[in-house]
Amino acid sequence: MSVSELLSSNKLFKGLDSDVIRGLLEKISYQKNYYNKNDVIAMNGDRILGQYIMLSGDLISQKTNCQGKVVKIEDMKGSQLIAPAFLYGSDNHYPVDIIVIKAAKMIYISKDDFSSLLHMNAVVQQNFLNIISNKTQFLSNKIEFLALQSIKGKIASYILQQTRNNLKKTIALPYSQEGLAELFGVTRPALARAFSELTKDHVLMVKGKIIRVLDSKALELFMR
Amino acid sequence: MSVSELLSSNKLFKGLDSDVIRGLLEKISYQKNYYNKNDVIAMNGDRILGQYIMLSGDLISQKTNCQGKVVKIEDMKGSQLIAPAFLYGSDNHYPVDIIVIKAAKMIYISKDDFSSLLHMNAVVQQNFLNIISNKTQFLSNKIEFLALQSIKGKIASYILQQTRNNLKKTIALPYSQEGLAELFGVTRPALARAFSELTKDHVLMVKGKIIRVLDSKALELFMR
DNA sequence: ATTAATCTGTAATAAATGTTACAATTATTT
DNA sequence: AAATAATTGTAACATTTATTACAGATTAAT
Repeated sequence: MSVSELLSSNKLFKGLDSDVIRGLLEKISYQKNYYNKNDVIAMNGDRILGQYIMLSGDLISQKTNCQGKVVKIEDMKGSQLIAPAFLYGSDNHYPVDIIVIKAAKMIYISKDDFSSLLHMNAVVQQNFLNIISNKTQFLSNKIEFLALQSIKGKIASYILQQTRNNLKKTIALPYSQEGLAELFGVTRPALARAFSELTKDHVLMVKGKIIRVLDSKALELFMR
Repeated sequence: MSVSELLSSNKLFKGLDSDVIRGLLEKISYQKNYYNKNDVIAMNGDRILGQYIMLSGDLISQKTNCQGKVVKIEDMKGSQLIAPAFLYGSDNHYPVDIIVIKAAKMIYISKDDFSSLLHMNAVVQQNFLNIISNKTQFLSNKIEFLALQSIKGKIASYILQQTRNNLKKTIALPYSQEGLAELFGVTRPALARAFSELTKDHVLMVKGKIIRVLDSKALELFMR
């Protein structure tokens, strides 16, 4: 697949077909890079001088403090922009570590070229506005999630969100408990204990990564 | 002062003088509203159909959970946009309560008119991009602050940021302990205890709202 | 099929923070 | 200046979460 075809599934180019995208790309310069599992694309604090755009692969972004506590911020699959809300504004540094989980193909566009791209096409411009707005909205939810809730509250809000979308009472966690603990910013044993207490109280049935909601009313009560 | 003069200190119109701003405003329609202390301009969850812009006054934005736990997100003084990152993107609802602290004058522009405004002027467009980007950057820091740190860590990072800017070892808190506790998302007695322990350990001297840093090295150690 | 690696459940203990309550202090109003 | 309200310091106790450790279960690799 050509770059412009891969990019047509990217939200930045939503509403444009790959011919138009190719036309835009011809007017700017960009590099194509390949990364392997466990490569570190950027570290928290690195300067941002341009925009990376994923074409394929899986990445995660995470914050780590110097004692090693990790909060996973986001999983990124498919075609996405990396840290789009940090290219402009006043602090142009990566706020997270960006780590490759599955081999990834990316393009890199310098800030100047990216600005040209935005000015060349009003759709791209509006899409970019939507992307960074969504980023803010995501982080705003994250704050609510991290700051306002206990571990059981986080479990409740996570599971209820999943079951709401699927209209099912059973979900399969896409993570190990370790991964979920990082997403929640808590330790793994604390998470396991919370699950085991919820099981003892007949709120959930946990069987490995499969979770069945037995008492969704009770679950909601944990979500302050 | 006219609206366009008041707006010339707004980041959205940075780089434009008030004649140009007046010209832009003449091409769109907007309302002018006045609010008194303790008025609630918007509640968490309300739909966003346009952009409020403060002309004067003080507001705060805060998240509250249903048990009443409060996290103050931001103080807003002078001329600012309200929830700019929630006008576009996919979730157009206020993420916080917006409450008036000091009588405020505001204008309201419908989403369509605001979009016209952005398209009419490239400077305004770029400024809006910067504003939203800064918002995201602010929230990203907030996550680090709220999720990755203990109470003493929050105190340390808050105070060191103040003293770094002022190049002084003594600062005056702009809040009561109650207010600071809300900003930190912790309870007031827990905050007081942390202060009193830091005092006992000769790291800080606390005298009401006046805080003197005695041992900034020790303080830094709390900032994971 | 066996071994190795990873993941899960659990427990004891420690540390941090919340809850509630009240007195002491300071600021504000009358 | 006195009365009132708001803020601060502190304590006892409860709750939540972290820390550390280890054994059993599951999954992947050989």
